[in-house]
Amino acid sequence: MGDALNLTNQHKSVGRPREFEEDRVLDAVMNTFWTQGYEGTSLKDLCSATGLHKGSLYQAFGDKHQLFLKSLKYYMEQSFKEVAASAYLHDSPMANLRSLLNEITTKCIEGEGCMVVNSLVEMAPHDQEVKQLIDQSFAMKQRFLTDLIDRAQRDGEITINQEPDRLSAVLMVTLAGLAATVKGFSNTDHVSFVLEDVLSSWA
Amino acid sequence: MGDALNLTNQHKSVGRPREFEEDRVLDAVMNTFWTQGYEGTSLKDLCSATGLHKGSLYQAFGDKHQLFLKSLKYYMEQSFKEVAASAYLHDSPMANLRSLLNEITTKCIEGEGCMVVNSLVEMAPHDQEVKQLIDQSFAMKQRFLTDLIDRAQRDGEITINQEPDRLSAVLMVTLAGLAATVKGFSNTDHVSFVLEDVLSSWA
DNA sequence: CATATTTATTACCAGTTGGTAATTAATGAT
DNA sequence: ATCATTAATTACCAACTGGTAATAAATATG
Repeated sequence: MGDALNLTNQHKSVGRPREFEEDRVLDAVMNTFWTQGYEGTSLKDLCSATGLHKGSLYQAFGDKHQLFLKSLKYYMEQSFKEVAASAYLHDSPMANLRSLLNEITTKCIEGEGCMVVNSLVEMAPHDQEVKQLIDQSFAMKQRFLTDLIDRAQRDGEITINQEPDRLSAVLMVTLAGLAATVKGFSNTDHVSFVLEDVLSSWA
Repeated sequence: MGDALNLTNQHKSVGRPREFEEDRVLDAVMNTFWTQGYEGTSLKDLCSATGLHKGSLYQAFGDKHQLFLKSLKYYMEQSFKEVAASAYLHDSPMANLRSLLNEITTKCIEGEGCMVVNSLVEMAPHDQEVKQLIDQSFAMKQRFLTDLIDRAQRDGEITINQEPDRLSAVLMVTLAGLAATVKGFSNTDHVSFVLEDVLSSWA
């Protein structure tokens, strides 16, 4: 205690050092929960996905539920980072909105869905902690969209006469629908245009 | 064998008669899977929901997976019946479309989601039978919407220049999104207007 | 080297899981 | 009354569940 120098936890602490990188494990856990759901994933699944024994998982991350919460947080951070950048590529807010939605759509189709939407459907109704986490994520993303829409309206690129936060709500719902729908189609040509169409209907 | 008269299976067959109505059991099973998901529901849950012993469930409906498929089919039939009627109340196709979407939205909020969307998210990626069932349901519902949209366009109530089946795809995705989103909100005022807004943006 | 500390591994646990077999009860047919 | 048939009930099963405790290995400190 008292070693204020070591801010990067590069195993300067006493005791046997960790043999795994926390983020790599969290990534494997995330992918397992993402594709199989919470109830559909057993500790054995998580062990074979991470290469760790369950004892190690418990010591490092807590029980199954805590581990899930951490992997969900991890997903929300990562996916937001991956996607937010495409909202700053152009000068026009509308172009930024368009490329953002395109990026999300692409990622959603490639990744065969969205872990937040999965968790929302499976867990939110009976898991307060998950619900709260998702609520935060939704609120933040919607503010992000509302802001873009508001600016696009001021610039006259969106002419429809509707409040920005109502329009962003439409986008949020449509995005959730995309994440769900994608899971049922082999051919995704039937849904890839949906966000573009919604946007262009705001002319 | 050979008693072609008994078409209503009112236990005219030999052997001990059933003590339960198949539809009442299927209804209880449906509600349990609906609220808890497939993996989240155990046979014990189904037994306490139906009042039957698992032996009886197996004999009458097959194993857990078959039972799920039957309850999902039951849900799709029932929910479609409940809702389709509101598409024939008015003369104008647009008014019919509007009241249909309103009805679906209301039912979706009241029922806290949609079993088809739940199953789509949880099971479709790794369960071919469920996927196929949902595919059928989606195709049928979309044809239903496409038809209404097509007529509303011919009547000039929808002026947006877009193919009917593309517009109906937008509605389908938005409806799926509604079913998912509803599960995360205590106050549903934030989403209840979404379908109306999409529709009214088609002028 | 000895010790304290942390991690990794193994062994273990009670409860639950989906599924089956055996038994008992209720009916129609002969 | 007996029998075949179907259903309800009970008992049973191996496999797996999430979770814990005991032990062994690896490091820093002294």
